[in-house]
Amino acid sequence: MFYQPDYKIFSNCQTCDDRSCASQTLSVSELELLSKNCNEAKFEQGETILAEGSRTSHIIYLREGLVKEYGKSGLQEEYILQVVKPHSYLGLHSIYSDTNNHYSYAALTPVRVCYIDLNVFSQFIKENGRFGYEILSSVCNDSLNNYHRFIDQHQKKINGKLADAILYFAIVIFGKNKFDLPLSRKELAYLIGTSRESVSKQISVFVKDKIISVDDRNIKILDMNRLQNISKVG
Amino acid sequence: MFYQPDYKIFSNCQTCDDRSCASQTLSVSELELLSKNCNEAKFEQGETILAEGSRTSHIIYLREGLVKEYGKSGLQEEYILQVVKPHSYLGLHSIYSDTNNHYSYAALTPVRVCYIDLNVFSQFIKENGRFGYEILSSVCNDSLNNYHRFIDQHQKKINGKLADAILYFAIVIFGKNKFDLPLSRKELAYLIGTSRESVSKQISVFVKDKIISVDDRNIKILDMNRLQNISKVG
DNA sequence: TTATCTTTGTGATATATATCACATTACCAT
DNA sequence: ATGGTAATGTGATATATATCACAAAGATAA
Repeated sequence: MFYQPDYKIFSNCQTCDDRSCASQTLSVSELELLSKNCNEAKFEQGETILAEGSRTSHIIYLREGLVKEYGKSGLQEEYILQVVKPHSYLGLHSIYSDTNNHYSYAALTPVRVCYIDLNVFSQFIKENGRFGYEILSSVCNDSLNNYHRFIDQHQKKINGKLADAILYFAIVIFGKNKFDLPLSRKELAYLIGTSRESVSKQISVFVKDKIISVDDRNIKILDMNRLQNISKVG
Repeated sequence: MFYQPDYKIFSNCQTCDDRSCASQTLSVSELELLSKNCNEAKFEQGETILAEGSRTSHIIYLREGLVKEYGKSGLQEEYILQVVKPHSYLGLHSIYSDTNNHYSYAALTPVRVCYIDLNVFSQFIKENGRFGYEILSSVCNDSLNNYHRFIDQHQKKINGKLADAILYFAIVIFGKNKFDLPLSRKELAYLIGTSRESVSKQISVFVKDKIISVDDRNIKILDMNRLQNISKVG
């Protein structure tokens, strides 16, 4: 919470290593326009990148780091919709509804993002069908993934939900069997829709059963087969 | 289950009364192309329009009637993702993943649909940015609605969930306080993620409290304020 | 007609999980 | 140091809801 975002005015999207699939459909002149309307910023772990209810004046592209997309409407408990990986746009789904963001975004690790002017972004979609096609594609896939996760969560018990979450981090986010969980136990509970205590207890059970080993937030999968089975049967 | 879909080979999308927002961005020549690649069909209540796992060879446009979008993966219970209103495309989100539909679609009322060739549809998206923009917009809004419903469901108790569902039909689907529920109690349970028995009991409570009156599947809201309050607090 | 199946309501019981309570540890600021 | 706050683990209890069991009503078929 101590560092102010560090803005760079000039960016060069043509030479950017972190370009999105969609931006690869842009012409040279479109990329120039993008560069002129694109500002980079950094956030530290824990910082809020975008708050629910804020104006959708810019599209945010996540170059580096992990972000949680979460809601916290009114009196309700926080709910983490998903953990967003690099090379995705944040909150695309909000730009067509009203003019406000429907979810909040916070950095789970140090993060680099680009702010892209919404008008320029919309112009690309309207005038470059292939760009729109890529954006549409990513929104659709995102939706499908989230729908599946939601339904799974609804139908599984805590052991299944936790197995899912661990597998999600191991396979989708990190691609390794040993990783540092970027969430507190409380946040993990918000992600899988249970209570902190239940998460703690279920982790203890998995450890006792030698399915995983845990050292603080470092998790190692010891028995992938059993974990996947729990996820299926859960 | 007794009527075979009744296919019409010729259609005229230019003069269609049920045209989607997106199709209104199409040029005359594009509309002609659409007409040539568009077949109408009818389904009776209860018939399956599209099954999970089937090939996404066509896009289906819902002209008339109500459809349930549901999943039923493997051993799991059925889960109704949403009730789809007329003038929407069915299963748009599935066309970019693999080549299969991820959810099933069944008619809740008599239904009229149009099958649109997927290649033609994709061509419109890629070549007509405004068409893509409209499609993207509808996918985004759909996603947001579903995300909100999911989170609400996770955090509310049965009374709140049922209140939500009744308000959803009254306000969004029918626009009246008195309507015929197009779902059985069992399906209603699948929609809000509980058991049939719990739905029955909660309905009885609402009736006893004079919040709604019920005659079979006909529902009338007697006390809108209290119902909305239960939905909020639930 | 009778028989079978589906839908629905409702009471009794079982159970998973939330909640409460408390202890421990670590981290930060003064 | 030292006090305060946040994160975590774990046992006891409360509770919402699923599950089971059964009855009644309608629909459908023989």
